[in-house]
Amino acid sequence: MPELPEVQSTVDYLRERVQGERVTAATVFWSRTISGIKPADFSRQLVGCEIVDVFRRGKFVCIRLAGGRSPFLLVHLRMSGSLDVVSSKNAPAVHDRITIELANGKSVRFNDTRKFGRMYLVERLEQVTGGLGVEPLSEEFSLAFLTAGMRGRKRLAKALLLDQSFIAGLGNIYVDESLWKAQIHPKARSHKVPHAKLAALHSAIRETLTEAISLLGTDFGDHVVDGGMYKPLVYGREDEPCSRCGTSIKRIVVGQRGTHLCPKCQRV
DNA sequence: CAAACTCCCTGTTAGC
DNA sequence: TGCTAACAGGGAGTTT
Repeated sequence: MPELPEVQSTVDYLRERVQGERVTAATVFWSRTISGIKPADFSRQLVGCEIVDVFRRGKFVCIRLAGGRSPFLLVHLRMSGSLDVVSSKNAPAVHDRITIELANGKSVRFNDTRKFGRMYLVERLEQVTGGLGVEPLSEEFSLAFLTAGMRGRKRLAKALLLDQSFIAGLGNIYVDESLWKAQIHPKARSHKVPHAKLAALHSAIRETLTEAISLLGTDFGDHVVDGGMYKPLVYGREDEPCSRCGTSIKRIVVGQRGTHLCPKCQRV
């Protein structure tokens, strides 16, 4: 499940390979992957554009284009999406949904087994990312911001941290990891978390994301970012010992999401 | 306002 | 062994 660190890895991978290249063709194999535009229009608008830059906003891969009507191509990988740059001579892979051919003989392939991923071609970035909250690694994400956000609402801690309009980029894995580090129960009420734990949470979020980015993300589940070496401490470790106290990690459901925690370290 | 549910999808896995 | 049903999960939309 690509979250902020995995998306960042994808962005870095992509930028290195496509920046400055020109689009020569674009093919849509699964039309529902592109939002609000028909395959023919999608192709027509992309062909001839130059890829100026690739960056990240929340969990979106943002590709800035020049020379066309819509200067932003945004990609959300959702559950199983991945972007690869391969030789245009390569036949499309089984779950390739979109292919964008470049003038240098390479192609960007959007592969997405479960078809939840989406691409958007828009004039303004905000048309897609307008509702996103703060970047957790930015200056704006201060302890004061986190405190105000948590205290200002009465939500389950985990549900609020997953809310992209609050903090952009956190997903199931890194929320479980961060809550474990800060010793906060996922079902704790956001407005009742003591200040000391909010401070711990703030640090935990930044440290976990920073570490995961340096390791190119997590290699877990059905998403495989090449070389992703971050090893979760609680996520996906049901029945394994908590690395802090040895108690068996438990799996519960919070907000319809599988949730991993240490029942001893994280009390409601 | 918060939270549960539904839907979109398919590979994997539990159950028979 | 072989089949089927349940399950997972991000986000948008709907209902409670």
